[in-house]
Amino acid sequence: MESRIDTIKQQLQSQGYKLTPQREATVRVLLENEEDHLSAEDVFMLVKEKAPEIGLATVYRTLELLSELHVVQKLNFGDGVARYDLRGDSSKHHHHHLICVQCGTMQEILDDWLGPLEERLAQEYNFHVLDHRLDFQGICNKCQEKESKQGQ
Amino acid sequence: MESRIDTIKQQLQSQGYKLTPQREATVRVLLENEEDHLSAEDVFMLVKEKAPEIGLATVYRTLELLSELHVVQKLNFGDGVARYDLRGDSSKHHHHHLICVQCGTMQEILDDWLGPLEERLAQEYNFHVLDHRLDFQGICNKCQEKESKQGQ
DNA sequence: ATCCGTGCAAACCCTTTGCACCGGA
DNA sequence: TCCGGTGCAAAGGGTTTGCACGGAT
Repeated sequence: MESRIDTIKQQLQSQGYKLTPQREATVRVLLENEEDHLSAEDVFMLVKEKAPEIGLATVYRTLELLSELHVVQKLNFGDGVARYDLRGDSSKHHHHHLICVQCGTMQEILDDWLGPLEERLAQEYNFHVLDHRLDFQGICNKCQEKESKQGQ
Repeated sequence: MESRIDTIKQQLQSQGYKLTPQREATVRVLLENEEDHLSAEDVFMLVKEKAPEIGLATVYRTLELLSELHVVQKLNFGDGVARYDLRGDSSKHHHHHLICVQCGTMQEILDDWLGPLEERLAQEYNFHVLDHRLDFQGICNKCQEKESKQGQ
């Protein structure tokens, strides 16, 4: 964990940015909640527990900065708020989402199923893929059970 | 085209809604620009040409209504505005997007490459897929050419 | 007379920005 | 003394909502 902070510190410094206490607190929150997809507000509230004097604007600025440096990935599930995901190892950033339209939960699929498609895109469409996003909307496990129980 | 309006009219009426002049004008704009992914503002401006007295709120309400009835699909490319797509035939709604991060253009792929994946999801994750979205971010054909010319 | 649908403007929410201030090089 | 980074509050942009009006049933 400390090593990952160091890595990020170096990424910042290599571009002329500092790992300020506020930025470090923000990064730590992201590291500690790596499984979630936190919104800026989520991050803000969690950071406030450690560093109560921090401002929301700083969190936004930090997330924006980390996003530009590709330390985090900005996600958008269409619910009106941006969410932020640490890009761990390069292998981790290719994942997909199952979004339940009933209960709103979101599950991740860590496999990357799109490698072959990206090749096909390069060949057929001359499109150089930098990133992709694959989200499925549907009804999750639990909501299906609930439905069938309530139904009859 | 008239037949498609009729179909939509029936979809509305079956749920107790009317195809008002404003709604019809909105639907016609969507039909006439089926290839594009119009934002609410886009639709508003185009509808205004035909029905200058219409209000933006009505357009939003109409698009929301059509979205609930699955006449249109609300899309979100992460650029901060919702976009709306007519769901033509069932075959048409499964498509993917190539979004160029340099020039912002968006190209559609009409193939549906995800059929097998959806089956796999149902089996492995017990997730009932209603819809999906697959967007690729990258550099398009033309921007690649520009880059290589400018580069050296 | 009721009620859905509308236009307008205000409210809303998330996000960005202007500005004065601080603290390290 | 710079200058990047910060907190605060205000502004911004897209979207939603409250409200009174109008038109169809």
